[in-house]
Amino acid sequence: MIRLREERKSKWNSLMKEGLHQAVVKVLTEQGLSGLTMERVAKEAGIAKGTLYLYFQDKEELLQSAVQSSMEPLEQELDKILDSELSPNQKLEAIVQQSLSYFEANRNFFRVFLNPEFTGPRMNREGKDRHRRLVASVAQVFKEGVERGHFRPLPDLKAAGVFVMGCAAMIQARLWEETPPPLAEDAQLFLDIFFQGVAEEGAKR
Amino acid sequence: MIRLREERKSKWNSLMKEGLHQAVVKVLTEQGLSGLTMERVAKEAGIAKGTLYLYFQDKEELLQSAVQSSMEPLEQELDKILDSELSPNQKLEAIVQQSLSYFEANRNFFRVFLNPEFTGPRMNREGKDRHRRLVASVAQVFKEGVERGHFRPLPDLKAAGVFVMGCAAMIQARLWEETPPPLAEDAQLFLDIFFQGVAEEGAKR
Amino acid sequence: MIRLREERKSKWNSLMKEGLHQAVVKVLTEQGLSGLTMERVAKEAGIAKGTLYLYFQDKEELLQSAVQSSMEPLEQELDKILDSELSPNQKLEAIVQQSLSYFEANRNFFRVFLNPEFTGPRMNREGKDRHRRLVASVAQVFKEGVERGHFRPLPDLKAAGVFVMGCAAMIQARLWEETPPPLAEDAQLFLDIFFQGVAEEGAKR
Amino acid sequence: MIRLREERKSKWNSLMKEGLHQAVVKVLTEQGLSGLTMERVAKEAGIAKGTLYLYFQDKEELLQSAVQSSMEPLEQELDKILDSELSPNQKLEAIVQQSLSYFEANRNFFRVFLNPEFTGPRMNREGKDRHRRLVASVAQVFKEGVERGHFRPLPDLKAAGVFVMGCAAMIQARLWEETPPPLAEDAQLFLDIFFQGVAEEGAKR
DNA sequence: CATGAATGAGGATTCATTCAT
DNA sequence: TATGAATGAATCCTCATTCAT
Repeated sequence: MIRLREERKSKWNSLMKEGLHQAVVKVLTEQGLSGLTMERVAKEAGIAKGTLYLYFQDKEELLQSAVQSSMEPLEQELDKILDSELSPNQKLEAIVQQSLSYFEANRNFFRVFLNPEFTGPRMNREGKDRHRRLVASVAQVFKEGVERGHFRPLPDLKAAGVFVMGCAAMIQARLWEETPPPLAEDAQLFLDIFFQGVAEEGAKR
Repeated sequence: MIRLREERKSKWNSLMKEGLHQAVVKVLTEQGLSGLTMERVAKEAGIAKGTLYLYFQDKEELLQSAVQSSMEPLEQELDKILDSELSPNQKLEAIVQQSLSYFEANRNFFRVFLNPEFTGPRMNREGKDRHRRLVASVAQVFKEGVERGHFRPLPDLKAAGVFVMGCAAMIQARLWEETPPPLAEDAQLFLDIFFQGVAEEGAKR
Repeated sequence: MIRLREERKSKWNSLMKEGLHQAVVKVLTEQGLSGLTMERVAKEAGIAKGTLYLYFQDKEELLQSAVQSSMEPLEQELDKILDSELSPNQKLEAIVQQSLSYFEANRNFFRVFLNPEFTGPRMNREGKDRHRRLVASVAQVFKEGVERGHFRPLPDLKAAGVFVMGCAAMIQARLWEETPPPLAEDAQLFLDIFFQGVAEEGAKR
Repeated sequence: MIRLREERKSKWNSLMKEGLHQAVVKVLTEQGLSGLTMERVAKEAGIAKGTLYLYFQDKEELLQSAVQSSMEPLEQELDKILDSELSPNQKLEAIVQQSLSYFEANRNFFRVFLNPEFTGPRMNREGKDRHRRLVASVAQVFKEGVERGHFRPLPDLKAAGVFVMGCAAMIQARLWEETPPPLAEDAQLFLDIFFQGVAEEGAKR
């Protein structure tokens, strides 16, 4: 009995939080970070200001939570790819495609979200951690690729860094563009450059 | 007579603005974007709060102006490189080095500055324009390189985009790192990957 | 039948209120007046916030009631003393001892409670009444003492006032002290001074 | 030149603060501690809310300052008495009179101010310190009186405590009374009791 | 030109109280 | 009866901007 009620409560709580995350994203998207006020989030969510504080300790936690929940799906996708049986090349390919398409789907939000000083030091740490984790994972993939003879023996962490950064840069560029080209195209181009380089065969040193 | 006075006035005005820009950068660097108040800028510059409004319409304009003036030296350097007699390869090399070292020298400031929603829509437009101009310039270099047989015939704007973005990503990564490796190393690594790709010779498709 | 149910209901009601009073005292003691929230009282009592409103109209009434109920035991003790067959001196002695020990036992609570503006005008009236009643009672004792030749013929209400106030002051002093001396000692000292005065025999005018 | 301006500024500042203290006292008197809001103080003083923060860091400092400034005149009077050439008896007499008349003149304010948990721990410490200092001073007077043979050899700190407390109690009683008797009368009565005690000559043990 | 005191809109947060379940 | 989620008025404090000197 009690068990059931607890469960329902918890479910409701999750739903509520999810709704609030969306409200945050909406406000963030429409008004920017500096336009993100508790008042507006509440109004957007159709609840009272005070109610926000039933679900989140304060503004920071609300923001934290919204961002975290926004990144989760992508992170799970990437984890799935990293744990899969694909070859290193295929993994990197899949990562690029997933990332680009995910960010593409959330253009406006991430335009704001990809902001280093988003919400003070705590957030920064979180953000950095996320980035580091991803780079480390990709480095693993790269190392494997080197061992299998797919990649040149470049420093794996560095190469992974360039990969992740390049990919992020591509995403950011797409966010800046008003009418970006088809996603797959950019993905392919980036992979081509990352794998083959831009230099002409004969011109290679 | 009047002419002279006008001129002196204008010069004084410029000097003043320059000083205020520096004050903005200092405050921004030390206190972050959310710590940037007119009060602090004024105190840092050693003038009164009200005086700021004699030189700038409002906070936004002050910030705009400061950022613009912070980017100028780099942009001039890059223009010099682009207009030089260097080979395309050398130009790209120089661009990477200049950019990295410039941002490196202003780490803390740009950590804040590289913030998309920095100061509302006006800034965004400015930022986008800057980026486009740079990409266009690099595209020119790339096109020349293709014509001279240095680079593979890839779409020049796209390749330039990847180049600029990758470079920017590298910069951002360095901004995130607490103790980044020697600058030249990262520059070289990036160029190597951009030129040669990561794929092993034999593995190339 | 109905009568019985009514009675049981009333008893339950009383018990509940008693528990809530204790919760109020606990919270007040631990968190101070400004830390007294309905939420905390409810949690302390192990009930829901809304339930408080089934027993008390609002926060003020709850507080009133708790304070009133906290003072009752002492007042009954004092009434017993006043109605007893003790001599005036002994009565005063007993009053001092009872008061000191009672407040001593509830140090922390009364540290908060001895606050004139505790809860608005209603409380003040209550408090004043309490004080007046006590002074009047003591005045009776004093008058009796004068009649019996124990005390000098001073204005009884005034002397009673000094007595009560001095006693209250002693209590307050003890509340302020972090490690007050043994209770009996202060009680004795106060009575000594009140009865004999501080002046040296020979120096008396 | 600059010196003069500085001076005038400082003077203005003091005047302003003084005015704000008065506003605090007024609001406190009329609305009680819980009715003391920055908004009301500002309105009472005829300035904007924000202006308060030009003179005081926050609410606590404002309150602190108002209280301190309200106590200062009395404290100076008492210091003067303590440092004078009067005999111990006369000093105590003077203290009682000064205190009673001072508090009498500020009845309403002190009705609120004599509140132990006035504004959190900092205030408490201040309040306690004030009380301790006064008790210590009076103890000195008392000790001197004992040495000169005016007073019985009672523990000086304790006796001083009773004196101060009794006096404070008298004050508080007067604050509670709606139409207190002439001040001098109460002062004399208190001194009489404190010096001679209430016991009848013959009844003394 | 320069000043800096004054302003007041705006934002985060708390908490007594209500009411649907 | 009991609950506790929801409310929103109230409060403290910040800071861009103005304006009298």
